[in-house]
Order: sequence, then C-alpha cells, then structure tokens
Amino acid sequence: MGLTKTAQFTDEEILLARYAKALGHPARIAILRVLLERKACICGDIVDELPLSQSTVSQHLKELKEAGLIQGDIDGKKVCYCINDQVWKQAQETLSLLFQSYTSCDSSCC
Amino acid sequence: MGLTKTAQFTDEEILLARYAKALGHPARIAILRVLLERKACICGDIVDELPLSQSTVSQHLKELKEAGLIQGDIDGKKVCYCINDQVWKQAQETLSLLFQSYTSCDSSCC
DNA sequence: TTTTATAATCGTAATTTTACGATTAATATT
DNA sequence: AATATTAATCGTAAAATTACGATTATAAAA
Repeated sequence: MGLTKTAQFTDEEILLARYAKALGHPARIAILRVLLERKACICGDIVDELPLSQSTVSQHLKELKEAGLIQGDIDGKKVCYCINDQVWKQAQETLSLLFQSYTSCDSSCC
Repeated sequence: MGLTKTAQFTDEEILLARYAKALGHPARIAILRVLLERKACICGDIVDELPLSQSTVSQHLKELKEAGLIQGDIDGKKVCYCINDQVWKQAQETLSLLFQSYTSCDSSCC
C-alpha cells in the first residue's frame, strides 16, 4: 500500500521519523553540508555543487523544507536558503536522546 | 526513476543517509524503542508491541538489520534481536558530527 | 520593454516502499 | 510422529520516491 500507518504511532515517533527520513538520502546530506559549511545563507548556487539536475535538487530542497530542517526566503531572483536554527536543534536533541538511550546488552545477551 | 544516483556522492554521505533512512519510519523507531528499553535482547514478542502485521514488522526488522543497526540471532524457534553495539555507536557519532557542524548564521543572514 | 537568469512546478517514468495475507521452514511441544 | 509456534519469505497492490526535461513565474539586467 505504501502508505505509512501514521495514526498508530506516537507524535514523537512520527516527528523523529520525519527528521530521519529527510536525512535519508545522500543528496540531501550533501545539500545540508553545503548549507553547513558556509556560515551564512546560500543564495542560489546549490545546484552547481550537486551532480543532479536543477529540478531534482529543487525537489530535495522542498523535502528538507517540509521537514523544517531548512528554510528558504525569497530574495530577488534568487532564494536564500539556510538551516532552520530551531528545528535543527530540535532534531539534534531528539535524535541524540534516542541514541543515548542505548546501554549495552548485559551478559545474558545473545 | 526512483533509483538513487549513489555513485555521485561520497561514502560518508551514503553511509549517513543509510542510517537516517533506516530511522525514517515511525514503525522502525518504535521497534528500536522496544529494543532499547529492555536492557537485554528480545526474543520474539516484538510483533505484539506494534500495530502492524507480523509480515510487515518482519520487513521493518529486515531493513534495520540491513542498515546494520540491529542484529538477529536465531535461538531455537525464536529469533533474538538486539541493537548492534558497534554500528549503533557509529551511527550516533556520524549523525552527531553532522548536527554539531552547525553554527548559527551570522548577522548578514536572510 | 525585451531579454536573461533563477528556481519552482508540471508531467512522466521507473523504482522503491509500505502493507498484508498466505505460505514456508524450522523448531518446540504433545 | 503429529501438532503447534515462530518468524522469514512470497505474491500482490497501492502509494511514495527519485529523477529529469519542459514549462512557468518572477525579478534583474540590458
């Protein structure tokens, strides 16, 4: 069916999965790296950094935007992208907590 | 086309995306939570904790296994699942570094 | 005002994902 | 040995994802 049965899970599980899913493609990781390595926003020229067509990059940007991880403000004929400070920190925190909740198996394990 | 042009990205980008993608579904987050909240491995009874059919859960488990985040060892008629210590820590580290590489935009921003 | 440049959207196609019932394989249990 | 239990796999269907060329909308530049 391909449709995630979202109703059955907690809000936190859904949110966490949304952030992770947005990060779940090499192109989007690459896009974020470009946004991260410059300290300021990027106006345009993201496409030039990636081995994908303009429309495909635009689609990936849209997904990152929909997950909230980045924002894009219109600035003349270009669009100014940058990391969304709040959401980025929230994603960091939530994912961090998941990973930190792990403690090694005890001796009775596998 | 639906096929990720994986050749064009760095190994690290691909690895990072693979971990994130594995985390990119509420059911898989829920599965991991079950595995995380018990300190030991879980033999069976994962299906009972989730609002999905046995075959669907099995499929999600397979994806987590393929990403390396969990392991499942056969133990009689049950299968013993747990977090893969090494991979878990690697995923934590890699994702953590991505998030940490962010520094707020300077004043010339958007 | 016409042209150029930028980026979103549309249309399309192939692949992957999500989901489930049914079946299968393997091992306990009776 | 026959039966039950557990979990993977198979088959199938619907929806989502990935990708790109073409088109569109907007704004800057000529």
